[in-house]
This record gives sequence, structure tokens and C-alpha cells, in this order.
Amino acid sequence: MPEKFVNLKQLSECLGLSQTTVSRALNGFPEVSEKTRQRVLAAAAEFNYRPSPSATSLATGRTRVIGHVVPLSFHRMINPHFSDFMGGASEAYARAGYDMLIRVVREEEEESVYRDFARRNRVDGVVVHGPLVDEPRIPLLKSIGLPFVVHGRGGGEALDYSWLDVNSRGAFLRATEFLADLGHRRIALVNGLETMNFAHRRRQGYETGLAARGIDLDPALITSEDMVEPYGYRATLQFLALPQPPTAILFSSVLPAMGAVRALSEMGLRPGSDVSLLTFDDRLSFLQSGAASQSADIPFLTAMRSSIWQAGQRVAEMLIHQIESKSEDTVQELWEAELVVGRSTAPCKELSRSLAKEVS
Amino acid sequence: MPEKFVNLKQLSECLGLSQTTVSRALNGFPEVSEKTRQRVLAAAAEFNYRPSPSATSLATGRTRVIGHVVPLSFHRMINPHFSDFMGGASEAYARAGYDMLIRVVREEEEESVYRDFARRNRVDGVVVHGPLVDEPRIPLLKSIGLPFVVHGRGGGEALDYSWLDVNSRGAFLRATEFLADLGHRRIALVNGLETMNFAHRRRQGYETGLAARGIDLDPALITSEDMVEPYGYRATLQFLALPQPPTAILFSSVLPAMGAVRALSEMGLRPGSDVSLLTFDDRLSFLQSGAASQSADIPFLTAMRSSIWQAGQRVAEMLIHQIESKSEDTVQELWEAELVVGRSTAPCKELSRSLAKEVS
DNA sequence: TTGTATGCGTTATCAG
DNA sequence: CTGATAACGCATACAA
Repeated sequence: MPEKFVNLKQLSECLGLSQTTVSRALNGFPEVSEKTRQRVLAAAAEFNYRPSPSATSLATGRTRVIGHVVPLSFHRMINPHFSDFMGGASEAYARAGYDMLIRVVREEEEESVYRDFARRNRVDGVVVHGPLVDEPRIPLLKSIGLPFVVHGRGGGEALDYSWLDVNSRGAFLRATEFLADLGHRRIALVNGLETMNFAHRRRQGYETGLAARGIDLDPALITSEDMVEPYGYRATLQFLALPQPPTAILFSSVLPAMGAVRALSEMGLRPGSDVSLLTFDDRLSFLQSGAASQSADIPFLTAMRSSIWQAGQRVAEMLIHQIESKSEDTVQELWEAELVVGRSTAPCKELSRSLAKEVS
Repeated sequence: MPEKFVNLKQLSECLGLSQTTVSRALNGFPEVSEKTRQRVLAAAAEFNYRPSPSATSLATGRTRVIGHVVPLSFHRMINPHFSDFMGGASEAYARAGYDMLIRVVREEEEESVYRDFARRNRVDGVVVHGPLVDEPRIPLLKSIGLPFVVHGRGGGEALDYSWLDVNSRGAFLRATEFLADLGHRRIALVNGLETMNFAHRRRQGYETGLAARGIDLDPALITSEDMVEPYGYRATLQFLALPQPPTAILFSSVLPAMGAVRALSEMGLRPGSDVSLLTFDDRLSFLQSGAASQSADIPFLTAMRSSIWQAGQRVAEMLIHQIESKSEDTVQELWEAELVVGRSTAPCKELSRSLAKEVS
């Protein structure tokens, strides 16, 4: 039986009040008497009244919906990184009474989609994913006045908009130095697509780290691709087939790092003792144990860690705040990744050997 | 500069026509003259007219939005399986001009959320994810008349609603027999949560397969948990520590299967030659190589394969069709998983040994 | 083939 | 503190 329900008009008739008063009581306006408000609230609960989203939206211009626009070309963004981010965001939306709207678009449509979102109040704001080194969406969104928060940052210096990013450059600098300090001189980088700004920054951190330790850059030790598991597998096999293979490999994500583990395993090599692996780790949920066994055992992979789930939560909160406060203020957050030493890194064997030689 | 835009009224004034005629022309009604229609279409394009979703929705009761309700308790559903499904669905929505709405809810809210979705036209329909053996959402949705398609099936016999499922029972029956026919007698099962109907069915297939090959069921060889990587890792270590360890392990997902590979690798064992691994494989996108290297090399893991991405697409299409045709007809699709033999399965060594003994 | 008038369910403006 | 009344932007039954 489709449960009966009432609209505002019917509810106000039941109460012998005007729609105006009932609406005000429900929306917490101060000028309604406490007695009336209680009566209205009780009736609303009894009749299970819910306002119609489309009517509210038409009247107010606000929708309580946040948009996520996914270009078809980025469609690989529907991957574990993206979905963990969305998981965190959707949690924050739920808490604040918002819904998440996802729209997949062809690249050439993207601009007009944002314009329509703004003009026709399809959403109250949007999250910008995967900013490129040169990111056209940011000036566009600013010009049309649609509230947005960027997960990451665009390139360039004009960072006068709200964003949340992890310090990619710092993380990869630190990771590179860490490996160098273990004696590794041939350190490979399995990076993400360097059109993405985060990958660009990671590359910078890596290069700075090498320079800081007086290590020459070897282009043969760097790859840049979509961060999936088979990519790490292939890259690792290729590296190990080099005349002078790397003794350590740095990964932009656990996904290719897992591929590397598979490659090593097939070759009968062991992470850590044979080749050191260090990865950026977004704390993807499908790799976490339940709370039970989350205890103190040493993690398998040494990693620079930062939870992308939490980033999603925070970005959502920032955006909702921006929408509700209506302020033009921008907020920037730069998160530091945490170095967690696991069992996949070890001092460089070659170095130990050459040191031994020198001593003897 | 926030680009100016027009509403229907302004557009009709520019044209010297009534709103009605313009509306009809735009929506393809037959009674408008071709000449007028062309004029309207041209003007709409010139002024970049777009109807307001909230107004349209208020007037028609339809939203062109499909809802996906995610209970907080299932929140781990935001995992690679879920997101690949959503990737496929969102593609289909985009093609048909629909948007995807995601709402995370506390479990006790779920019923009222569906009711509100229906009554207040928040969405035109919903997709039901992860049906349980005893699934209350299905009768609820039927009773309130909100169009829905189930990804999977509920338990019981009354399957009088639209669903798309893979033949889990058949797939696990086949997988079990395949392993048994390789000589394995101790076959473990690393299953998903058996409150989920798909896991329940997989278990049935497994048991039927054992019975068909005259193998006794050993409860010590069965586990049932959330399908994440560390689960497969732990389960594998536990199995191998048994007095009589299994010689083959069957997994409900590649995620725990990857954990198993890691466990074997740490123990110095190799998949296939030492322990056979066979997994259900949803073709998760982050594990696929790009088209380039998708060529004929033998896959690493032997698997029962069925693309969850495609399932998402198809479910979305079914739901949209149901909504737009307004028919009460239900559609059921049962997809067969494909057995793809990789390098992680091999004849049982123990058996070979005992056969050798018998012969000598 | 086109136009008029009304409704969809709210919120907001302005009186009282 | 409360209540008419007018938007909000579109679709549609009914007229012409």
C-alpha cells in the first residue's frame, strides 16, 4: 500500500494555519511562537510530512546536491582511488543532508555542463577531480560563480580558490632521500600520468631528492602511466631487464606496487631483501584489514601514507561550508603524508658489498 | 562573466510565440508545424536555452535521476566491485541523459528514504545493491511502486521483479569440479559474507561440486568475510597452517586472491605449482591492462569471469527502459561466468605422488 | 496548428 | 506573531 502523504497545503489545513506559518515553523524562523511551532512539528511528524525537493529547489534556487563531473576520457578515474574519495565525501554529504550527483560527460560537453549546473541550479557546488598541470576548469568555474573545491591543485601560482592537496613533492622528496640513505643509487620511479598535476609534483620531489643526494637522473628509470596493477608489473619486469637494474623502486600508488610484488614473486625475488619497494599509499579501503587485525604488526609495504577517504570527507565539508556560509573566502589545506616503514625496503645490497670490499 | 541565459518565457517572447508552443516544439510534440519547430530550435540553440530541472521535475513528476542508496553498514560496498559497477551504470545513464544520485543512509533510515524517493519524486528509480538472502527492500519497493532493478537476486522463489545476476551457483560448481578434476581433494573456499545472497549461492555451488566428485565437506576449509585483500592473506596463512592443508583454494573475488598470492610469496610457495588458486573475477578495471597489452598472453590467475562493469551498464539500461516504457513487465537476466584458465592452477601434486606410489 | 489558463509544492514579500 | 499573495519555470487540459 503506497503510504499516503501530505503536502504543505494539506498539513496547514489540518492545523488550521496558513502555509506560510507552517513553512516558517518547519524551517526554524524566529518569529513563530513556540506553542505553534510545537504543534506544527508534532503534526508534521504524525503525518510524516517531507518537503518536495523540486519545489523547494525551484523556490529557493538551492538543491542540497553536490555534483561530481567525470569526463569520459578520465573514465579510469572510476578506480579505487576515486571510489575511496567518493566514499569519504558521501559520508560527509549524508551527515549534512546533501546528496551526491555523478555525471559522466564527453570532454567537449564539460564546459556547458558546468554552465548549466550553475544557471539551472542543478547542484549547489562541484568537486573538481584530478586537476591537470594546466587546468581549464578552475578559471571556468570561477567565472561562472559555481562554488567548487579542488581535490589537488592546478599548476601555476594563482591558487586563489579552495583546495585540499597532499604535499606530493615533499612526500616524494622524503621517500627518495629515504631510499638514498639506505644506500640505493639506482632508484626507479613508477609515476602516474604526468599531465596530472599531482604526478608532476611527485616527479619534482623525486628529482629534487636525487639531486640532494648527488644522484644523476636516469631517464630509463622513469615511467609515467595510468596507475593500474599491470602497469607496475610490466614496469618492474622492464626495469629488472636493464643492464643496470634499479635496486629500489618508487611507486605512485599501491596498485602498480602490487603489480611489482607479483613480478618479483614470479622472478623468485623478494621485496626488501632483493629489491626495495616504496609506494605512495592512499590507504585504499580494500587493502585495509578490519579493526581487529589492524594492530601493531609491521606493514608489508613501506609507504608514504595519506588517507584519500579522509580527503574526500574533508573536501566535502569544505564545499558544504563554502555553500552554506556564502562567503567568498577560500580555504587551502596541504596535508603531509606520513612515512611508514614496512618490510619492503632494506639497505642496498650492492652498496654493502662494495663497502665490504673497501674495508677488506 | 556569468553567461546570460533565458527561460522558457523569455525565449517565447523573443519568438513571438506562446510558452506552450515553444515547449511543445522543444519536446517533440507532433502537432507543431515543422517551420515553427525549426525556428524554435534555432532560437533555443542561439540563446543556449536549457530547461530547469527542478521546474521540469515539479511539473512532470519525473527527474531523470536514478538513485543508489548505500546503507552505512554496507559502506564497504564502496570498494572496487561497487565502483566498477557504478562506472558502467554511469556510462549508461550519461548516454540516456540521466544522472546518478548517491545517498548514504543509516540502516534504520533506509525504508523512509525509499518512501520519500517515491513520494516526493526525488528519483525516477533505484538500483538495489547486494541483495541479502532475506531481502526486505524488494517487497518494500514493490509496495511503494518505485521502479527498481536488483543487481543480483534476493533469496526465495518469488523472483517477480527485474534483476540481473551472474550464475554464482553454476560458476562455483564448475570451478569446484575443475579443481577436483585436476586431482585436488582438499579444496578450500574463501567466500564473501554469506548473508549476501550471491555468497550463499556460491557456497551452494561449491558444496554441490564437492558432492558431485565425492569429496567430503570440511568446515575448516571454509571462511566467509568481507572480500578485501588482507582477508585472503590471513585465510591463506591459516589454511596452510592446518595439519592437512588444502591443495587448492577457491576465492570469491580477486581481492582476497591477491592477498593469497602475497601470502604464498612470503612463504616461498608458488601459485599453481604449489597451491592452486581459482577466483571469481569481476574484471575489475584497475587490474586490466590497457588495450595494447590485452593480447593473448596467459592470464596469471585462473578465474570464473564476468564483467561487473558491463553488469552495471546493463542494469542501468534495464532500469531506464522500465522507467520510460512505464510497463509493469519484469526482465530477468542470468549471466554465465566464463572459465578462463591461467597459470595459478595445476594438477594436484599429492595426487601425482600417491598415484606414483600405487604404480610402483 | 497555436494560445489561455491552471497546477506542481515550496519559499518570500508585504500587509496586518 | 500570522496570513494572503506572488513568484519559481515548466507542462498540460482545454479552447480556439
